[in-house]
Amino acid sequence: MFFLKELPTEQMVKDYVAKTGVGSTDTISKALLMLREASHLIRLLDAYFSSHDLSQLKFLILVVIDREPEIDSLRQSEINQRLDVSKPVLNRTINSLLETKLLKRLDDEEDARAHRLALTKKGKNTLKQIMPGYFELISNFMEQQS
Amino acid sequence: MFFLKELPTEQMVKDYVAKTGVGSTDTISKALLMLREASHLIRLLDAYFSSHDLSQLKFLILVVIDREPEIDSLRQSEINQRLDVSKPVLNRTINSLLETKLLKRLDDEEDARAHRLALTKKGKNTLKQIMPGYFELISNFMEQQS
DNA sequence: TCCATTTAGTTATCATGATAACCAAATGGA
DNA sequence: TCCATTTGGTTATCATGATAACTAAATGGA
Repeated sequence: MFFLKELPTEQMVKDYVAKTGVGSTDTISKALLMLREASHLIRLLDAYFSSHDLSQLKFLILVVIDREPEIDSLRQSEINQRLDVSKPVLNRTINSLLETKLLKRLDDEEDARAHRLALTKKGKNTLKQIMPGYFELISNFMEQQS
Repeated sequence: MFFLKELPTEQMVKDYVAKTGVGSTDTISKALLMLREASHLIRLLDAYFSSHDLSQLKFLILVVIDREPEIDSLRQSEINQRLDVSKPVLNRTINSLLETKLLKRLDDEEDARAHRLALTKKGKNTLKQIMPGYFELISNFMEQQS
């Protein structure tokens, strides 16, 4: 998350770059702009997910299971290969999705330590219901920029 | 923070857009790319700050006080006008900066409820020491993209 | 002037990210 | 086959974001 409400002016960046002797003003300004734009979008997305009792991470867990081409379930470790988040956080978040019945847990035939995680009907419905608003939010946001 | 390790392929976005009837494939893909690029940069920045016993927010608090043109101190509420973060988080983080002696607290002559927050010598030194690496990190990152 | 409202800061509590350290099952080389 | 290592998952603890609700001082209109 990036927090500066007012980005440093071109002049300030130029001064800092001159003072430290590092980088180019253009590159730095572009990066700061990008950070702020992304933070803004992330805030909007978080608010959107939260209004549906979800979070960014919960949404993505549902998505990666849903988008799997051949099978309809994944192990925790397989989800972890697809999402850049720590094991304990993933574990906790999956438990929360199990509690709210968006996911269900199946035994893993091949490994007694593991379970397979699949979307419930409720999970599929939730995803279907949320997706349009998600795309719409992103589209609207990108339009307003530029 | 954005977590997808592999972005959805162009085709997948196209399918989702077609299924939901919302947005344009290009715009969505561009937004997802931007989110991932920003998340990556934020991770690098967090790691950098953390290696100097700081955080993104702590750094920015020091910066907004330091970049003030006429005065060398700000109230908590004035910092809050410049940074997009909640009051309690700002309060907690300022306390941490006071404990580590990067900030000092002065009385506010005009308002008995408020205090003025100024950089200590240690705070100024830390900032001066960190700034070059900060710009360098951003420059390097932006070069690697593109 | 006096009291209702606003403002500055703080506390309590929760959500969601991380790392370290652990158990138990699976694996694989001597 | 047996034990060391790897792998899947979990627990404990911490960092850092949020909101709600509070105190005390400042402010401003009747």
